[in-house]
Amino acid sequence: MEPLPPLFRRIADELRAKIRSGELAPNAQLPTQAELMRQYDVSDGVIKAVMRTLASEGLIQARRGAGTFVKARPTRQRLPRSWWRPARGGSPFLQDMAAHGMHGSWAFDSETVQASPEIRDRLGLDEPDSELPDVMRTAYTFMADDEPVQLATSYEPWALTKGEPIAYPEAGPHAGQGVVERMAVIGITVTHWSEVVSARPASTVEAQALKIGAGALVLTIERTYFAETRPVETADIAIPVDRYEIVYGAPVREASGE
Amino acid sequence: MEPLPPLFRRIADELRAKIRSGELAPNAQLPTQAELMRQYDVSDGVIKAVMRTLASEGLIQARRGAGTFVKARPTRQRLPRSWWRPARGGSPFLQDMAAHGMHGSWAFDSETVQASPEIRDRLGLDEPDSELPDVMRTAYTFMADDEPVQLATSYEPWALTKGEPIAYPEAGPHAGQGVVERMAVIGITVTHWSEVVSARPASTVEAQALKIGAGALVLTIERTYFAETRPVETADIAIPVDRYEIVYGAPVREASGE
DNA sequence: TCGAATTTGTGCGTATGTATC
DNA sequence: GGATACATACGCACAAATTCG
Repeated sequence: MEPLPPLFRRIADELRAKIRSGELAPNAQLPTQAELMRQYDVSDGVIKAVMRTLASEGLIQARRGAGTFVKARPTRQRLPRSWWRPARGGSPFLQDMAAHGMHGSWAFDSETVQASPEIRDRLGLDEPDSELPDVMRTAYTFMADDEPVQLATSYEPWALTKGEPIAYPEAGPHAGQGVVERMAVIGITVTHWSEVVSARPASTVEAQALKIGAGALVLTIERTYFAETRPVETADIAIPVDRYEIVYGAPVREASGE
Repeated sequence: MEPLPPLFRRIADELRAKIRSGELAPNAQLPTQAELMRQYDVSDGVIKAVMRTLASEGLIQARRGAGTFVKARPTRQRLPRSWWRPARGGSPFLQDMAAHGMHGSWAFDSETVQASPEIRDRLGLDEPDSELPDVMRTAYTFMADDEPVQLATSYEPWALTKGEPIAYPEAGPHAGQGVVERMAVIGITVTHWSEVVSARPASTVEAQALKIGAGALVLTIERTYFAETRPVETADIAIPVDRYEIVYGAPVREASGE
């Protein structure tokens, strides 16, 4: 015998169905919680649990004092992540934005630090033998039409770039260019990239920086550029999932070169 | 004046810090809710809200009757999604699993249905002029070592495959092969693929099928195979985010064709 | 095997704060 | 200011799963 799902879940299922079917249109106001308590003849705790559930699914949004509303699905922008990358010269990000008729910009902050064990692992660095910094860390906030769309923290081995004109990613003659172009300047040929994609709730600082609600979902990408087998840059990227989705694509090749 | 954050949030922040710092080690049991109520001198509702918050962040997991535990970060399996694909012959999924030393298997269920507007859009189908089915829908559950790892629902235009030996993806001489191989049988050359990646909480049925908690996060992929500009297959894929992460990669090419 | 104790999950009712209209 | 509506918090009862003697 299947036991019935709990009350709040059954009510959430009903409301979810009404939203998906369009009976509750985008931006429409839901019945007030007091009203729902009467309709379903349950206590306020149950209705609040329902609201939490649907809110965590991104279906509704409550505004204190005003009411609860069906969230309009802003047709999510797509951020292409392969295929076009990297075209020659200039920032890959700007190119993506231009291709979508948007205006891109970014802010950043660079400094040399000692890498965390995880970053050390991703860059293939040995254990540090001193307190000296061993990576250049650059934190980016990318904006599309003045709306923050993506956070990124990039790490480059200091041993590679120290003293070079590209040591600071966003300063000097090669500022704002992609990793591939900048590495080429110091004779390193980037041969391939890899991106590990996952998702999680945003941290407090991320939520603030991206102007999304606390705990809203972000897609996370660990991107690493390689020169043959050697990692030359790695980055942690966070993208709010309610406004953007990411697209990968490639040609189908006969058999695989491994 | 900054108003203080609500009680449950401040307590959640404290516990989160203890988990991140390692003071509460992975797999360690948290104090019981009753104990926490005493420690912080708050009501049970507050503690329950704290638990909900941390659980939704994937930091803890409660087991009814047993207690609440710090979730161990299970080094997540990586599902590679390009690079190797498609190698020749056989199921791409099985190849991925074999490459990781795991045993893959799957269950499926095929039937012809009328496509939803969204699927119609993705496959470039015209408005239906009757009630007749126009796509072959196949629902898959993929298992790795007998643990469900991925749900997929695949759609192929019925106009393409009707009457062909590959009409049923999992029946006939070409059962279990990839889309690329099967399409080749009827003279269609798949030239490229595209995957739109996003994330959301699992639906009730998905959670059940994947054996994850209700509302746990899944990565979603809308995959489409193209023969030149024509879509020949599209699929909705769901992968539980706490056990698996996905990896894309490609060689860096000089300039881009496009 | 069974039952008692423990622990989390669900649900009820109430009170108060705070933002919006 | 007053009414409305959601957010937070207190406290209680019972259900369901687990643990352990």
